[in-house]
Amino acid sequence: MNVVTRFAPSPTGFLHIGGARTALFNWLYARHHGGTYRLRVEDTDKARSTEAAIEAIQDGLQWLGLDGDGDIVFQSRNAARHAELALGLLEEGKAYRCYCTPEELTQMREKAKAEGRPIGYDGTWRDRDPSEAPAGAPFVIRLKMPQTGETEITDLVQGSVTIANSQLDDMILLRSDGTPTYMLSVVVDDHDMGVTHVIRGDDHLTNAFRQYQLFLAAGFPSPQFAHIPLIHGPDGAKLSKRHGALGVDAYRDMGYLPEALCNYLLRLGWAHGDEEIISIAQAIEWFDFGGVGKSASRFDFAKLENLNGHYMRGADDSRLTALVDATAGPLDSDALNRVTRGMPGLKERAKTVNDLAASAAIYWQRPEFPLEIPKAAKLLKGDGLKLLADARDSLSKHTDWRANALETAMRELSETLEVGLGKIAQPLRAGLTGSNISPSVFEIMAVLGEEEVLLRLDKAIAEAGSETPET
RNA sequence: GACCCCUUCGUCUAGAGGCCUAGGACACCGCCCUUUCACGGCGGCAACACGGGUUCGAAUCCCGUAGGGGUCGCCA
Repeated sequence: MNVVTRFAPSPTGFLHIGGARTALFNWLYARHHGGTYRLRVEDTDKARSTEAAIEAIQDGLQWLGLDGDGDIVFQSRNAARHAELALGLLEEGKAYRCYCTPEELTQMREKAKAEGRPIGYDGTWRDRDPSEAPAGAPFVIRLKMPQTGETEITDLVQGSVTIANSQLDDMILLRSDGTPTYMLSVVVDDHDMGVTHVIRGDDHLTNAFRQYQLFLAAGFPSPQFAHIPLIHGPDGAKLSKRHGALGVDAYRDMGYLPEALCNYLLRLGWAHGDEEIISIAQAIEWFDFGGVGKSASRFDFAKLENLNGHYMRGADDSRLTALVDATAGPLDSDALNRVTRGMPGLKERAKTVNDLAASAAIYWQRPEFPLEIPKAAKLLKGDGLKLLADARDSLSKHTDWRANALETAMRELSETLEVGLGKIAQPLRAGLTGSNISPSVFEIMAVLGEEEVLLRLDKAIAEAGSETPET
């Protein structure tokens, strides 16, 4: 069977993290089976759909690398076809006109709730003659749901799920203005697009029963369903803006790499034995619904960050330099050059692109004295400052500015002065970078070059030394 | 409230009746490596929600309880 999946967001906002995971699973399943994955924009609610949202969703998917096959389907463009099907059902007696007003419906719900009955349409107009309706009154078209028996869905994730048909009310297919509802549009489009697997959040599970009945009524074969558990916030409650229900663009802005986010999202709710680091190629090979759990999972930034650090370390230096440039730049070619050369030492220590950009600043920004970081400032007092001056003298006579040679020279100096290497390296770090934390000082010196190093050290000795030492 | 679903370390999870003295990863805590910080290595802490069954044997099967989640629109 040729597998066809689809990701069907409604364009009412950004692509949030749960949507991204749904898209990922759809994409992976299709790729795994050599099938087709398509993007369908569910824009039947014209009032809430926006162009900006459509763009944001596409941008997010593109950033994640979840490319769709074929053109994007805009659901609103198929409205005529949807309506036609509903009318056909009406013709066949599988659907009927309902003249209830919104007010009557509200009353009906309240009454049902008060009596502890299922809250839903009670079928008032199901068997009533349309001639009883007030002349010219607006009506909706409802589907005649089976009233007895039960509906069973064999869900690829949830297993067999059954509901009594008495729980299913006669849902609206066509609104009183003649436009199709979501339930109708989804079913018709899934059929028309040849969708074989409907993969979505399990908040749609109860919809699946209704949609299944509509597939039956329309004479369409039902696709397979796979309802994946939702993502919760760190506190176990539904993901909200406070937690991580941010657009994927927000994750990009926080400095996460798309491959790290994909890997994280994949592992959140899905497992393949003990595998943690999973490339896209491996994910395509391994993905199946057997590995998807049934319970909701909490979003954990700490793990995402760890994974991101892993992918940062393995990322291409020039790619990371470009990201630094985009984040903290624009940088001149000199700075870009230094950042690229210093990247191996830089990326080893960064968890996010933003971390990276901040730490890379040592290559285009000279420290300002007095230093703001207390620990760093302390390194440039008393003995530290004296040793820094010694190091500066030694360095000024040094000729080989490769990292290894510089390290050897400083080790020799430390032996001569009978102090530990750290006693010299730490003040150097502070004088050169303004911080007590950085990549190897020898690497930094090699990248900066003699002229810049001596300049920074002179500045440090002059300016840090002029401070009034505190006790 | 009704219906449906879920429940293994703090978190993500492995586990399909004996392989479980419950494994891995993140986080946390030690130690090692080390010029700092990371990385890496080694070690530690830490879980089968509870109660009944079934079985020679249950984290795994069944029932119940509790807790959590989802859905109940002329939204999608």
